[in-house]
Amino acid sequence: MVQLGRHFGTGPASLAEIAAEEDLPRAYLEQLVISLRDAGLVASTRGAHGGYELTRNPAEIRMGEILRALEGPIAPMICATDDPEHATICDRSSRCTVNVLWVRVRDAVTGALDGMTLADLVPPRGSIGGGQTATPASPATLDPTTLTGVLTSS
Amino acid sequence: MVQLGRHFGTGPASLAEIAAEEDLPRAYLEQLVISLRDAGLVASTRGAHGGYELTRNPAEIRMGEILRALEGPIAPMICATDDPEHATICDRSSRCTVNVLWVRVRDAVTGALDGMTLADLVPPRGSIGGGQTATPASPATLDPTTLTGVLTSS
DNA sequence: TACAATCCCGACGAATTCACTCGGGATTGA
DNA sequence: TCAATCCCGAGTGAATTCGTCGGGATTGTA
Repeated sequence: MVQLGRHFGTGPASLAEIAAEEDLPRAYLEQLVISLRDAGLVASTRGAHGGYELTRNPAEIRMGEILRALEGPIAPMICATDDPEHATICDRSSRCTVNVLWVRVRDAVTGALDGMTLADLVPPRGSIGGGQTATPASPATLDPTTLTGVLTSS
Repeated sequence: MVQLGRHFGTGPASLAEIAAEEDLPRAYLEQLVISLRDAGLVASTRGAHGGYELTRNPAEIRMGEILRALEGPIAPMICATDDPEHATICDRSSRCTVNVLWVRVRDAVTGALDGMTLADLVPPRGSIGGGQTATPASPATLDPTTLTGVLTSS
């Protein structure tokens, strides 16, 4: 969660806090965070004043890791999974020529995902205010970083 | 459907045929093919000896077109759709910094999809026989065309 | 003209997944 | 002791996906 990135270095943040900021149900966040913990991305401290913290610097956490922790191996199709462990072959496999396509799609996705880190998504400090509509987003930020930029950088 | 690619130029293929070759229920294929027709990718001829045909050469049909016809606009997330028509903004939009990520993922996917054509997936003539296990797949076909190759070519 | 092959189409149903809730238990600081 | 917090398994409701069903419209052929 991006919110955790924001809190990095300032001690554990409780789910109640995060739930308020993101307005999502606390009970739901619990489930998500458990997966993240099992994946070693966050650490928990129990008891009063406990909460969750990132175990690494946001700049060292690839978005792919987060997604894999939350949703399992990345696979646009059963026959093209990320994780060699869960590699299942669909019964068509021999006749099916479409597999190549899915493999490419998967690689494109993982490339995009692993080419960005949590730090890229954490909003810079100080911009949390009243938030009027459209983000002015300096025009230069988008263009040079499209597609090929992301992928070839990894 | 890849099968239609194989039949290209040899007149219309009936659903019954395709259903047999792919062993999928005919009634189900009907639904799919209707979407493809509405998208102008296949043409139908009714009556006895009717069937479906591609309207273009397989090499000129991008896989993205097919997928969009079958599953609607490509969007890993509501906030990052392919199709400007259906562009909906999620209510978080202002606070949400994750959008960039999804846009990149989407571009990666569409890049991969539009970088391949139906022709790439149609098996070469003559390899329809008894089909023993692994396709020997000439080793040179995969390596030079990975990720960046696909994407930068578009 | 009959008839069979085929496309055309709307409605239905079961299985799965997703986002989320519930309720109670275990730890720990004050 | 008590309140704040994490921990965890089971359950629910809506949406989506894959597939079925039944009947109608067109058209080539005998």
